Amino acid sequence: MRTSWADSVGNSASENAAIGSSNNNGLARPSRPTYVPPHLRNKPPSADPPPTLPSNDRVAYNGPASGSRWGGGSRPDFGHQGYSSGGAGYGSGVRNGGGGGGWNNRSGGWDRREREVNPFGADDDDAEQGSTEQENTGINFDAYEDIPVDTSGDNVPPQVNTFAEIDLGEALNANIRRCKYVKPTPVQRHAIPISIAGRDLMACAQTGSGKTAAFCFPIISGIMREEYLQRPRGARTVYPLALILAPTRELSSQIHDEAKKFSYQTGVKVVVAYGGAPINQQDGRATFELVLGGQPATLGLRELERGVDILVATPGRLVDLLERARVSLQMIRYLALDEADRMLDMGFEPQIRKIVEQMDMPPPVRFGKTKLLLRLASDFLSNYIFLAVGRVGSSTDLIVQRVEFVHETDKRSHLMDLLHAQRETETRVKQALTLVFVETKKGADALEHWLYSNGFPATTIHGDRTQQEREMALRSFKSGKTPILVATDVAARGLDIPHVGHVVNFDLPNDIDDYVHRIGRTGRAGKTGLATAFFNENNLSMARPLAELMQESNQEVPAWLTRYASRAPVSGGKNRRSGGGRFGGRDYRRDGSFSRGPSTDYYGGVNSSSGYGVPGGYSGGYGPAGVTSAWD
DNA sequence: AAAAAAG
Repeated sequence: MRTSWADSVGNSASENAAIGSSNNNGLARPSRPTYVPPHLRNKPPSADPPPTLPSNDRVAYNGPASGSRWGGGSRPDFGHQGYSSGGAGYGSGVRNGGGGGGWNNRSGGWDRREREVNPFGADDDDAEQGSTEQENTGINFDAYEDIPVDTSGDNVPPQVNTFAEIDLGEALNANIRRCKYVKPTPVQRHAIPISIAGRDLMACAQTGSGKTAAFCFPIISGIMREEYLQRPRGARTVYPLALILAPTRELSSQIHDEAKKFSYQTGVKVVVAYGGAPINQQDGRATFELVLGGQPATLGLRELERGVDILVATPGRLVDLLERARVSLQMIRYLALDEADRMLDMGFEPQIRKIVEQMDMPPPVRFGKTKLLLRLASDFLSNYIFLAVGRVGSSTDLIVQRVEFVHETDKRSHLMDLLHAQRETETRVKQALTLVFVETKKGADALEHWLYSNGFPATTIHGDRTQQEREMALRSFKSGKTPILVATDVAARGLDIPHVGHVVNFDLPNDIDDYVHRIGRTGRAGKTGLATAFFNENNLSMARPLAELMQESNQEVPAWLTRYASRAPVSGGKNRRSGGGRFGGRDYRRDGSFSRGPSTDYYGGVNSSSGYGVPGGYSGGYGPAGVTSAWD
């Protein structure tokens, strides 16, 4: 179900405010950030140690008090008058410790900025405006316009309708122009001001809805404001300020690439860390990348040692780095969990817990047996705002879904028929990409081999392949060299592959969530797509949820599927989607069915008269309240 | 049962 687009973005700023006092009461941390007054900023630290700011030093991000480094000189359409907090005047561009003193880990400052590889390549128009129109992006913005958005929580900051309304900083604004983002998508309109206000947020939105930018912009902007933060500099330990976790290596890589674009020439350094090769051999870039060229796919320790502001990682590798004390999370102020519910599904919870425990965040609220995502939210987020964004194209039906009854033994020939038909209709030079999902890694290899030997250029991606093979396969698919990709669920979530015209569920998943994610690989960025599913007697448990889903999205449901669905027992469990269908999830606090922990304050608003800021309540047409959640 | 993620 759509709930699994869930992402949690925890902006730790507000929480740090909460624990500030307790730190003052004796819980001395060796690595408190230190305020550097403007007149001392270019001095080496040893010469004149800056005074330590008291407990509220980390609240700086919270609102106007942080001052604006971008007061003037902005371009008229993106500029913002700023808060003009006169005296503060953190001079933009002032960097400390250009390599020598090590005030923070962003060594190099302006120097490095100039050396930075331009991720926008030849297309870069140097962020000049006017020359860019939205048709260049290939994004069908109209498809975004009527997406319903639902927010709940205390004092939800109002949405913004333009990037110009938000004071993100000139360097970031320039990158937004380079990306040709004309106006914020719905999730961005809501999530950015929430995050900028220092509030915790749980957002459920489809990948491809601009979600990555939604959590990256506030992080980058916030870090740019906090350059005066001193980070300890151990010989080998780095202290990132933001952490973004993702469930698969490819997704981390994709997020890293995007974050890199957004932070170009901001002085904010983004590094990605994931498994697939021994990190000691990764000297700045993986060996295969040296062979193939291109951007470094994964970091080496040396690269990491040069400092990092935003660390993008898969949980396994990060735990490894933590155990080796190469990374410390004591300075983390922003945490984003991409595909949060998926990571929990996949059994990452112990690792995530271990990771989060190392951060300077408030102690977790203890819960008994509660819903997984609620537990996550309660432990990691504080008085958060819940944001649910409807599917892109939820009303325009950008994905045409078909189900066909295909016996197990007929699947291959049936797939062949589909591919042949596709070949004939596509007279274009470049064939639309076809993504074929299977259940097992073995099955993926077998099908790929069979396709290949039958004249269809195919490749495969799954967890038994080396990271080198995985990335090669993805590149080959994206480039159209092998326009058929056979994949396991490793590719089901989050991956943004343009031009996927057809998703085939060769083997249906056992979970309707996974189905929704898989078909979401097509119909992206407002484009239309086709999704074909092979259904047979092995998929009986999926009949009902599939039929319901298709009905909700105005698809033609074959009569035979409806019959299977009506025969199937009403499942209350895993396959059951929570009601409504328009949104990616729901706010658990509304259920009122969980036992609250001792610290009721975390849920300020649950019982308070201020309510959730949505007059009329949740059931305002967006689905029945109190439905069982698939997150159970 | 299978998928993912540390080696």
